[in-house]
Amino acid sequence: MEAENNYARGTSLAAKISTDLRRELTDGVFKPGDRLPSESALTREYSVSRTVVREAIAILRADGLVEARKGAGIFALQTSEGKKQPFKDLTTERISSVIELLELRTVFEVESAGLAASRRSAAQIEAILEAHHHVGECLATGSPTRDADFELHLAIAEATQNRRFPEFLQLIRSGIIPRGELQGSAPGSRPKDYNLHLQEEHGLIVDAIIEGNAETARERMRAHLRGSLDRYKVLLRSRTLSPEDINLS
Amino acid sequence: MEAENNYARGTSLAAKISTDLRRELTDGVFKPGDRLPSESALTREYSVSRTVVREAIAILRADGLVEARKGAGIFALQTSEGKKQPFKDLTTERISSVIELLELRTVFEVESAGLAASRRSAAQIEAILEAHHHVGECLATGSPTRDADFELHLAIAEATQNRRFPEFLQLIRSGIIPRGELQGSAPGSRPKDYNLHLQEEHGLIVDAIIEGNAETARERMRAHLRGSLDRYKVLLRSRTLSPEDINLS
DNA sequence: GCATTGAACCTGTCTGGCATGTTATCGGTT
DNA sequence: AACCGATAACATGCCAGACAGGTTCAATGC
Repeated sequence: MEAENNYARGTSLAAKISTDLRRELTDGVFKPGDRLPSESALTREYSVSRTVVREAIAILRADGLVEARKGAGIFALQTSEGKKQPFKDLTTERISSVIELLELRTVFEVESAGLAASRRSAAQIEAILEAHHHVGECLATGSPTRDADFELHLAIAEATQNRRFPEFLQLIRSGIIPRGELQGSAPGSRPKDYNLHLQEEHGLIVDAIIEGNAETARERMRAHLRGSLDRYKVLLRSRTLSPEDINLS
Repeated sequence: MEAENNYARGTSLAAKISTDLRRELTDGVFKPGDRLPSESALTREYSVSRTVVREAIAILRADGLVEARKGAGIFALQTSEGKKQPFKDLTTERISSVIELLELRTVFEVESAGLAASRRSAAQIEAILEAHHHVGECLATGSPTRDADFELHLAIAEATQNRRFPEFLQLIRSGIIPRGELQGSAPGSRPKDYNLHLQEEHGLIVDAIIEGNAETARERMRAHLRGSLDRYKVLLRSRTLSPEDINLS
């Protein structure tokens, strides 16, 4: 019965409270500049000790969501809720590790798609189509798409004719998907319409690459990965995060 | 020296300790599965209370870097790869494909400039200006600009607020400039008008970043690095060159 | 009207304590 | 000698109280 240890299910009170507050922050309950309830108020509200409250606040501070001013209180900062611009509003202190990696990857994949569109060979188009098809099969059979998805992205990187691009993608993958096990941990977590989106977005990218339209390929890849980022942020908000939940499709 | 005042905003002890430990984790001091010092050990090591230590650990847990098991200790997770490791082989590999690396760096630096333009803090603008000024000094005294130039690019990468960017830049640098010897090999090889161009291009990029114009910053960085690529290609044609001739300015 | 002051509140940090889970050692038993 | 269970030592999770500062704001005194 020790399949899942105590760490697993959002056990710690601090994690729960920080997630709670994080959601309130991103939902706009606390707008930038607002003062949050004081530590003692939170202590009463959640019926926990001040230790727990302080740990929760420490997490939010590290994420740049709030700012603590000695003597004054805890204040909400700008949240990353500006969905209009790519990564705007992340001017906060630091970005979560995974988001940082994802952002780095986005930079490369966007350009990767563009280069692929201008340089791809016939054989590489073939490989891309096959990988795309394979993702579709996985979706149809309900099996995990993560590996197939990565193969597609890899095929695109290879079509840049620059060996560094697929190399880079493979290297960064290990940083993004840290623990390979546990991947089936959240069985019902990925709704069907998400999968539809996935395949549709992939298709648009693939089309642009085949047509040789670099600018369009870049745009679509950017949109695609921005979707990843948003999905990840939702996960972040909904509960204590576990990096293995991330399928950067 | 120590530009490592990283997240100096919330200069709390917990923040300091968590960044300390974070660096040790990503530097591989603690490898995945390793047990970190116990809370009481950290209490002694840093001469702080357990409250502070617990807040620091809470941050690392929320980032998925460590896992705390009640009764057992705190353990490093496997999230730390994908950081320094990835480009290890790039350095060891042959430099035959300098152009490929340069291209990889280009897409990265272009986006880096754009992100820096939208996110830079006042202090980071200061650092960028100082580095820019330093390059100018090197040009004036005739000393090599390579290091100063790199510092400028690094300052820009740091202004992205994404720690992966400066990390990546440093890694790829070592891949491009593997051995430091022979660096003074061609003293007169860099014509004056090239240097003028260099400083002028830099200035344009810096201005765009300061103004917060991301699109312009991207364009100018792209033009700047394309110049690098062209210069390199000229070198390639004219003679066999050694990697240290490359100043990716 | 205006500056001063002081009480009330806030966060930052420290100390000590209890509950509970894990680990390794030490006995005794087989 | 090998095995096994009790147990002490140590770990984290959480709690309670305290004190040192910084901030806020309203009452006070001019």
